[in-house]
Amino acid sequence: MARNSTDTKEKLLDAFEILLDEHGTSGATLDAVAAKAGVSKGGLLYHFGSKAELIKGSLERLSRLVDDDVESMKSAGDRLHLYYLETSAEVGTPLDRSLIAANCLSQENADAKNALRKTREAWFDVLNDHLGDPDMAMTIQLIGDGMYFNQNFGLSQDEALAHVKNVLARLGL
Amino acid sequence: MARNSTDTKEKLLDAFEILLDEHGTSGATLDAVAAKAGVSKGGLLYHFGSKAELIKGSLERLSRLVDDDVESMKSAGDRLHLYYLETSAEVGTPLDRSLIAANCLSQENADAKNALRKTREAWFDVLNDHLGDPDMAMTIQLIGDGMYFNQNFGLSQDEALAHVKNVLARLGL
DNA sequence: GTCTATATTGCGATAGAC
DNA sequence: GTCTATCGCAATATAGAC
Repeated sequence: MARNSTDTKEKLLDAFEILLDEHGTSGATLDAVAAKAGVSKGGLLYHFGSKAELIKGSLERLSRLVDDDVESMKSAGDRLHLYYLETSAEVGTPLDRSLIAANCLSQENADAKNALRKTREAWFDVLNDHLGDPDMAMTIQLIGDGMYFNQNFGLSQDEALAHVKNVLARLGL
Repeated sequence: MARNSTDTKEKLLDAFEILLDEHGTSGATLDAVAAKAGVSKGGLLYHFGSKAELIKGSLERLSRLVDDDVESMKSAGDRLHLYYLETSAEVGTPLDRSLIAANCLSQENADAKNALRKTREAWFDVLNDHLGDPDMAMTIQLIGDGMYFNQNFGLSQDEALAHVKNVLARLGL
């Protein structure tokens, strides 16, 4: 049993995002989310009064995770662009899970589309500040998008990352 | 009024894919597909006996469009990799529409996931045969995936393509 | 704060007329 | 080959007990 409201809300958001990732929008019903979080549907609706609020809660948490990630990138120093690509290939982190969930939602939700657009802009700015080269910043971001996109249908990105690093080496990166 | 069964089936697949692209899986109901194609729900279900068959029909058509596209790529000669990236940035073609639809479906449909995986394998093989360089083939494919991914939330890919071409020029491509 | 029960709507699918 | 009418079910949301 959750000790306070915040814990239960986090558990509900976790369940919502996992169900989105694994079964898509149609699998993330209020019944399924409540069951996965270990509460009843009435319990869920006490914390998030409607499905729209659940979506809003997920996108707000994504925004916080992205802010944290941007700070982590800045801490990577010279390896910033490599850190970006390595984390693009990562699976199963809270940020990754939230991003996949937002991508699912973006199919039919304008707020989710906007959240993803803003996320990309934040990452591009950091990459571009670091590299001082919009051509390379855009190219690296697209490669990261590509690796992220491919997770969707279960392709391992370790091999992809190795290929990309060979190409970056030819470019002096 | 359609002159034959084939025309009506194509119109239904068009309507299905347009609704998937514009409103996601939850927007592509049988009622909505039938209405957009200008027939009744009963009329739709005469041609496709269930939603599963409608999905199957869409994925089969995608497979044919991909086969055609692979032939077009091979006809592009030395520019094959550039042709690939330029068409990755394209919006509104029958192939593009079918791909976006399959991506929507892949969220909750294993067949759609497999169709997209097979599509990527076919494109990688063509790129790799042409370039004779798995590192570059994979990198270019990821960039194409990235541009495709970004269409989803309404970003123009013309600028992205220009940046990428500048980087490819540094690599002698 | 969490529960059960229920109202309401909308979807996929069937039946049968034309 | 296309239609209308309808059944059964699942999903969101509400009401009210504990």
